[in-house]
Amino acid sequence: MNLHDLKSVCGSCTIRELCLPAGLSDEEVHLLDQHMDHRQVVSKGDYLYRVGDPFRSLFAVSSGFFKTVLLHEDGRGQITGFQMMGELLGLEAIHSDHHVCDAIALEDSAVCAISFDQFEQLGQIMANLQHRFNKDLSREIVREHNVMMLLGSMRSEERLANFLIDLADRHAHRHQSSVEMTLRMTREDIGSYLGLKLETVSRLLSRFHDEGLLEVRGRRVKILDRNALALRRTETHN
Amino acid sequence: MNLHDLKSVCGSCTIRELCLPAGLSDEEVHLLDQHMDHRQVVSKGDYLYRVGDPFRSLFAVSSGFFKTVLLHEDGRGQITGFQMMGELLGLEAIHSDHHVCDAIALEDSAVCAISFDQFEQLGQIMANLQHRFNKDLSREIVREHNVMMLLGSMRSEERLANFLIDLADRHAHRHQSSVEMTLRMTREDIGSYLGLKLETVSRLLSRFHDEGLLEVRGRRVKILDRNALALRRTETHN
DNA sequence: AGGGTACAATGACATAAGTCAAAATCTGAT
DNA sequence: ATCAGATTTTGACTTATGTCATTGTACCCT
Repeated sequence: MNLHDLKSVCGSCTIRELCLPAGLSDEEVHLLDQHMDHRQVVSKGDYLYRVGDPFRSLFAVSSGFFKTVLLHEDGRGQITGFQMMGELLGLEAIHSDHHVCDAIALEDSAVCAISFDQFEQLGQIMANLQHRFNKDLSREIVREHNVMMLLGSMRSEERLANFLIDLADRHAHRHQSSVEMTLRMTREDIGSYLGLKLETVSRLLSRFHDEGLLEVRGRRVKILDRNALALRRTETHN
Repeated sequence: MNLHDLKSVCGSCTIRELCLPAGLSDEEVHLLDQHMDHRQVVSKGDYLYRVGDPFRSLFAVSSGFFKTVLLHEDGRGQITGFQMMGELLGLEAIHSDHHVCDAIALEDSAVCAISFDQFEQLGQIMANLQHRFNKDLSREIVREHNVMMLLGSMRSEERLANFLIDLADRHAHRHQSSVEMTLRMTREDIGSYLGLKLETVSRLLSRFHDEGLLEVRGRRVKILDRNALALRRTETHN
């Protein structure tokens, strides 16, 4: 039995309610299972897909952590998101039938692949699934709106505070500690996502640490004063 | 007969191929027409919808020009996009059944409203339409990725050059001049979208003007040297 | 266990873009 | 046509963040 090519089974999946099948009935999930593709392991540092790869499947993160990177011709890169358990990868590729960014595992991970052709067919006979999927696409648009707000209108401290609170909330939603977290990405990755340089991120973390909002030891972060941190997300935080 | 409440008819619409029905057969468009809601006029400065409004319809811009603005609690606002003829408004609202940004007409405009409930039903019986819509949602995600790149990794000059070229291309795609354009938005709007202050936008326009890339007279812009302008979009433009 | 490579922290300094202010221009209403 | 308010331009100055350089730390591989 090969871990790299295991059939996905949403029906018995522990994160079913965090993922694509959330809200579907047992029968519907069973139907979805019959159309699921394989399960796939991706080691830390490996690419799940790259710019230009033909688009065949959507991926649901089953375990682990990913980043998606948009590459600019002149070598610059922009991290457009970090994906954890239950989140979908590949939505950007539907438009052109090709992936337009790289997806890279930041720790040993596993994904469930969903053939998009089959998924669309299934959507035709399962209004619920299609509706959920429309919502997932819309949610991604909303998330990106919020990142635009962050990048376009916030100062560095606000950006980092938002980032940390968002990360904590996503952990909480997965029943993981939203107080102690280990960051899966480098300071440079955080900087890229937030439109800052790694030195700035490092300085801000030190500042939050010195001010007693966080305890930072390398990639281990402990949120000591969530309220105070949350206030730093906005201009008017006196 | 009231312009404010005219039945939409995609079948005879001049921008049919720029809009939602692009690529559909005549029969399919006919079916779509039967499910279209009303046509609606929006005067310059008016809101098509506001944050918190319940989501009932998607809107296709039939004529005119809109901006969408995301409001932050502390009063700051971020423009998340400018929409012209054939583009869809309201995609962000599917997720929560409520609009999460304001849509404001920047000139006298008209939109076609599409009841989303009916649209989803139609998608169930018309795979082509559903497929196109998935692509439209994905395209919006890609567009926002590119804005994130712009806001997160580019310098002010590059941002403005990108903005102008993008605008020109969208005009060209609509068979409008991509050389002479009149900007529908203020310098402040441009600045908000690009994460810059209006003074910076003004200075950059003056600079491009002085360098002979553009002719700028208020909101009339003429692109004199498209190639040179296109080069300014990237770091390595010596 | 040790040694090498990647990552992170910190200081000194540079600079792109922001801020504040004044003048110029445009626009729309009467 | 005229005026008032909105928008744009431009200048002088400030500042947040970037850049460069150094040292410190952690992690991975044999």
